Amino acid sequence: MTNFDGFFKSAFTVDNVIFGFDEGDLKVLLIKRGEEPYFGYWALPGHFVYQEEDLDTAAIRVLRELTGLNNVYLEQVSTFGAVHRHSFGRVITVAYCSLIKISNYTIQPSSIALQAQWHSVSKVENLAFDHIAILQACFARLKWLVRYRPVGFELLPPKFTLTELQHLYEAILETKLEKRNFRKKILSMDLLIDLVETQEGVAHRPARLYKFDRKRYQKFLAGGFSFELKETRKKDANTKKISSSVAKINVRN
Amino acid sequence: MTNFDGFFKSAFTVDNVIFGFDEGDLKVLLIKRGEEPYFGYWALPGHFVYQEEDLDTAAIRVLRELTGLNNVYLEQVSTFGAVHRHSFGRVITVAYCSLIKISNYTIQPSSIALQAQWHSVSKVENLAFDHIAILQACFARLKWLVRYRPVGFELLPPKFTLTELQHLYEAILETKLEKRNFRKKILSMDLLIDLVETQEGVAHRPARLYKFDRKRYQKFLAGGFSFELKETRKKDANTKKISSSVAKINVRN
DNA sequence: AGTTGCTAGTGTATTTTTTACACTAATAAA
DNA sequence: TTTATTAGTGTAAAAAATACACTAGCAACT
Repeated sequence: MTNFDGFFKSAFTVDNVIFGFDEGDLKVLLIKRGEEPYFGYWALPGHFVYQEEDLDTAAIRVLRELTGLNNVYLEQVSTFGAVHRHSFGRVITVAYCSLIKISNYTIQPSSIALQAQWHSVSKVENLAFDHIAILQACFARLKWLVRYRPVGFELLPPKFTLTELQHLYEAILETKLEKRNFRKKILSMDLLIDLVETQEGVAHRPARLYKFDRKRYQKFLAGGFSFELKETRKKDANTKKISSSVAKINVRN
Repeated sequence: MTNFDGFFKSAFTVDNVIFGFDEGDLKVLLIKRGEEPYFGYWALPGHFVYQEEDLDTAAIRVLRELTGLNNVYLEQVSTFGAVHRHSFGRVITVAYCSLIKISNYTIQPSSIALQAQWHSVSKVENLAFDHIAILQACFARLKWLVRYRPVGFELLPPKFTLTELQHLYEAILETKLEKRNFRKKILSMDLLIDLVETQEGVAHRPARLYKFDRKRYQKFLAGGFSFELKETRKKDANTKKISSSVAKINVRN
């Protein structure tokens, strides 16, 4: 009955907030725009989504073209569609957040990546389009993620020390954490494998190295969450309680 | 340089998952489609977004046209854009979740709302398009919300009993909760105002009625969250600890 | 060879929160 | 007056969070 053709005049893009961690600092990978609009501005890596391409696929493509990385943490965060956010017409963008190990990252030849550069999240300003808002949304998501999912590991090299992990958390959460309690909490999750090895070439007691236990992580995810007001679970139940790890937030007013 | 016209051929819509609570059951408001595609199918209320309309505005419009309600809880959840999800062409949809008090809801005359109907979330099946997936995503979001934000109140009448609130939580979380602990937790949040009134016309001890304290809720939101591994906070600090309420998750594997 | 500086890593008392369960209270209907 | 039913409370025990002081191991300097 009605003709809907008038609606088929929009474009959509994906923008990717790629986080990395280096030198105790949380970084985001930005590219320098070589075309209008916002020529010369720093921007989030992103691209139009092709007609025959799924959203996630487009996000993966952008990430791969830029970093050469394939199997990394990637998650849709939110969609931005203010009417005049793009001067070419109506363009809505779907924001993705990804976490990569900077050590794995190598600039891909012959691509926009030539203009890519890591920036400290805390110092970023003046991005193209509404990319600052997108970055903020993804940063907020990362803060949430790190509290409730063991994703910190995605940002660290395969072998890391507990202190490095703590510094990562501190950088993301923008706060100081108490060493003893941080370690107790993290280790109680049983998601780290003690590599027995230690650091080398440091002018102090060398720290033990750990790696992330992906198998246990899978179980962790499969187990799901349960509300603080736990379902009444009788003790008698033959619940093989293998281990339990707890994440928790406090809300003050 | 490049011509981007080829990308401006898509349309986008908003779809609204409107939750309500009635008779101890979590409901979702669906409409019966009166046009192709999926003629006769139940679907989420949604609509194309106009060229000069923001996403949130469109979601609010859909909600108002259908229910007549204006100031209700509404939040973007996620975006679905599989290539062939719509037969008219490339249509991506932004999913919104909203919470309303069913008692406030009245069918709006002369609109698609004539075909609108509440369905138990647990019994919904066979929706148009990918609406089942959208519903699931919003239901998952609601489960999260109810744990970490005091939004349950949005679904209850202005005056409610603690038992009603508990039943709401149980319906959303699909679990049983322990009465004593539920009450302690909820009341410790200091977000309820004891109306002193009690129920009438029940064949048992009448329950006390409460209402939600919106002012405190604002403070609650402003206060923000803090990670379980709390920032080291010396006791000496002149922190006026007004009150603290805690939400928490447990993760098992 | 011993001392210093530095970061790694641990022990533990105290407080707070969670959990489980049994109890008392108030109303209408029988 | 009794009964059925739901409202609402007290509290012991276990678990978790918090705070802080301690010990351990390495290199570099004297």
